[in-house]
Amino acid sequence: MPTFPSVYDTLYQAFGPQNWWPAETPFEVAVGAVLTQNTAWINVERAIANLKAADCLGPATLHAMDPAELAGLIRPAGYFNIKAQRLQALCRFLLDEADGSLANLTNRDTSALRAQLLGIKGVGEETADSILLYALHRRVFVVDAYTRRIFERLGLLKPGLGYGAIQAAFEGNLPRDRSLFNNYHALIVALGKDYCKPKPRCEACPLQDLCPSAVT
DNA sequence: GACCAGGCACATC
DNA sequence: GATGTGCATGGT
Repeated sequence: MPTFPSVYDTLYQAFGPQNWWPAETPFEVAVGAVLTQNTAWINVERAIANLKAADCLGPATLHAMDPAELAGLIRPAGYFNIKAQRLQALCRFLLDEADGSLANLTNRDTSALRAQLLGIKGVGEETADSILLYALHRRVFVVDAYTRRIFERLGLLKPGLGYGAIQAAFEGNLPRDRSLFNNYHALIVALGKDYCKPKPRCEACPLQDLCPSAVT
């Protein structure tokens, strides 16, 4: 029977440390968190490369841009009109609440900060928690579609649980270690991308022995 | 050509 | 509170 810690150990053995989030600055983490909503990361990389090439990957610049121009730059990430609005809403929050820098949020309480992030239109639970964990180094577990799918198949999560219940299951069954949370979510994505898809590819999956639904 | 990708807001029941 | 829909590009 797998456990939350044993699955982590197995994934770590298979994939090694992931060193997430793939970004150069905390602001780039937050931008990536919005752009990757329901979108493959490779396309987010293209969008961020466009923003860098246009020299506008900063809160003030991004916020001041014409929305249509911003949408054009982030076009490869999909949902570009919606995401342009969401990025500008995020930038407005940072400019209003943090003088444009995530670094100015370091002394705020995590749960209060989470509530503030959720107040931004376009920032839901996963996006907020990604920013909290990977940009602000808070000990919160990030839950995504892979997390739900993989751990339901493993029998560690009952089908149909909400975000908060899944998050509580992880946080309650793991050591309270921020770097563990950081790596675990990244390892889940690594597994989900290559193996635990909607149509699973179980042949070379490292969770073979732990997974009751492995196709053998 | 169908399916999928590191969601979210909003409408409706 | 649960469920359905629009948003959109690019890879497999």
